Amino acid sequence: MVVTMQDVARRAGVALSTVSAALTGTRPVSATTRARVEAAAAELGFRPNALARGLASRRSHVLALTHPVGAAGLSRTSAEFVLGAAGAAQERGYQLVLWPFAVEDADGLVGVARQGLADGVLVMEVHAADARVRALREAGVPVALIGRTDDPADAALPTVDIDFAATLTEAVAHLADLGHRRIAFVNHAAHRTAEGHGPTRRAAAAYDAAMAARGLTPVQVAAEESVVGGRAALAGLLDGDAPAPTAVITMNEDATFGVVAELAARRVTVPERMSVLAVVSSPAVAEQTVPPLTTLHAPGAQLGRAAVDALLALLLTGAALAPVLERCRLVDHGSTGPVPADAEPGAAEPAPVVPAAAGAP
Amino acid sequence: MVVTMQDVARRAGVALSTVSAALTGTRPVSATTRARVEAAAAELGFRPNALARGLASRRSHVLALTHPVGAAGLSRTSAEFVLGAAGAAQERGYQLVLWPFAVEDADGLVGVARQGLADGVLVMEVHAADARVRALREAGVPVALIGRTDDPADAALPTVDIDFAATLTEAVAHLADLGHRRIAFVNHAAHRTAEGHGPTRRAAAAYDAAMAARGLTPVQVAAEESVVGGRAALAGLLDGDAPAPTAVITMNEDATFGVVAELAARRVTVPERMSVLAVVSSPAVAEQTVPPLTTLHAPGAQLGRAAVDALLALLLTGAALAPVLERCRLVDHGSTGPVPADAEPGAAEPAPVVPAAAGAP
DNA sequence: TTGAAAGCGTTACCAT
DNA sequence: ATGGTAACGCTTTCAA
Repeated sequence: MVVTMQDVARRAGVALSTVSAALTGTRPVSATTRARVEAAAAELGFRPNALARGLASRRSHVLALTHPVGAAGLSRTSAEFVLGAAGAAQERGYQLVLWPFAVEDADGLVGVARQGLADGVLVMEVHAADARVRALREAGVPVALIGRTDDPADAALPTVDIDFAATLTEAVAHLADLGHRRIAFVNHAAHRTAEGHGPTRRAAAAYDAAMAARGLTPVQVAAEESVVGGRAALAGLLDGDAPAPTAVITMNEDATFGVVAELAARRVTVPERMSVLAVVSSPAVAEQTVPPLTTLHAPGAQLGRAAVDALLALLLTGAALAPVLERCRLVDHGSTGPVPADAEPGAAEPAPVVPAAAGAP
Repeated sequence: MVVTMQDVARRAGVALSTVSAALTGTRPVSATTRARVEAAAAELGFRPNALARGLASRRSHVLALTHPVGAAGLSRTSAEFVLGAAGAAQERGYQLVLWPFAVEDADGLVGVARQGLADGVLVMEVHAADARVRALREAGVPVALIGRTDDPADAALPTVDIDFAATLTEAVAHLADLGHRRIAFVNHAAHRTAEGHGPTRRAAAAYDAAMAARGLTPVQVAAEESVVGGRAALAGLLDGDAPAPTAVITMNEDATFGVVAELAARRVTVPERMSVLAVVSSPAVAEQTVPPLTTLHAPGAQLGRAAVDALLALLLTGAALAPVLERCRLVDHGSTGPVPADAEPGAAEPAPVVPAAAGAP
């Protein structure tokens, strides 16, 4: 039925252990026997059994990827991450299993992890206080994180993440260079910040810092993750007491569509009357709007590959690599432009420098 | 280091084989010993080793999901499918591994399949002539298909798919009930049909049949999978010699955005002057446009679950279930409306019935 | 350089 | 109902 190593050994006229050595190279084998073994293996169509190999060697060559499960589904960027990780694993001779678990279900996660199917775990969407990371670490399961926790005990774990500081700095710089001074930021929903959602918090701080560094006043609004949320957020910016912004940076992918819709409804033309810059977004999303949006594309696939490499490095060397930060790439689709000539000049006065965390109480 | 079944046996004062029996229920065990075993296992925090279990029982409790790899990435609907499958597998005590392979790389696929890590394979985006399916079948690997092939030899394999006939019939009915008679269909790119892409071909046939059944003339255009492709397709419909349609059904998710954009650019209001109905789409996509689109939502997650169940049924009973067809669900977001009163009356004449495949040469 | 044999941690069968 | 013991298909000593 199934061709085993023993079958190959018989065919090649050598011992089973010699076949193993010849095929894996774990010990020197003469060129002639190696050739005989390889020929026999090829003739029989031998494929080593992954389970047996894993059981004997104590490495399954399987990596797990756990991602929060919820109604939201997978964003395009997350999907790119998963595909990138699967591809990288494949190329390295590993397989990737999906472990959908709620962020709170650390027990369930450790439960499957301790079954020994996976050599290590990639944790997506890491939170500031993340029960999963703590539980895996305490269970001695090798992990690599996408994102960071606040726990110093997790600081030694390998990490990959989007470089939010560089991304938001570039976003603000791009708009400021066009003359904008009132640059608003539409972030994720407020409850995300409360939950310790890493990207939300790091982007908030990075935006505030980037604005402060230029003497600009940060104006940050939290938007529900929906078109309605985006419309409401933009309406709040335009109808508030403060002077309206001339440019908006959006990080909330779903709300971005709402922002564009609300601008269209109000006949505020993009980019003539309002510049829009979507950060940590994806090509597929940026091109879906009318007009298409200038974007700082999230490096989803690269992050997935980097995460796999970080985990494999830990597995093979026992030591964690230095944290990897991938920056977003600016792709100009024409939704940003010079500040309108009639923008209220008062806003050009340098605002007082505010602390970096001011926008995210 | 790792707690084994032998450890539990010692602790409970029984034989190893009794522990196995008590925990898996493969043979009768007295209530008292079962309790003792369970207590011992709980105290030691025993978790059976997945690799050893799989090797001994010859079932790994791992299912594989192979999906075409390419630049396109994962559509929202595909992502929902993957998540649905992963969730269903989880609930059934299985794990899901991702196998990214090109449709042409049947050898690579069979290669990993023969490593024995997975008990069976789910094949996504099945083509009419699909080398992967044929190769897996010939290798004796249990599979379940998402979609269908043209090969009669594959007819006995378990299958799940979108019910394109019901979906397009409902789409045409919905619009016809609103009084539309010139209903166009924007399908996927022409090369998809040539490649034997199942959804493209089945939807084409279903649309033609649904139109023919009502005595309407099918007008089908292939659009490149992009915003530009969608704009071009709509422009072709409006600028052609034939009378312009009063309603458009779109199945090409990327092109849909182009259709909407082109309508906006031409100041053709939706739904007053043109009804738009996106079929086999997703909630996330439908709400991203302005206005949001009335949609026949693709049952991604349900299909994923159904596919897992179909594969497990094959694995457990040895026989394939009957094909499962999941239909799309109409969600009215207001982008369809009554046919304009001034729509050219000549078009209301019943057109000659055309054969079902006429629109997809 | 090669062969023989002892695990790896389970399941499954055969006694008892 | 329970205990002992071969597999399962491979890696990894340890001898030769």
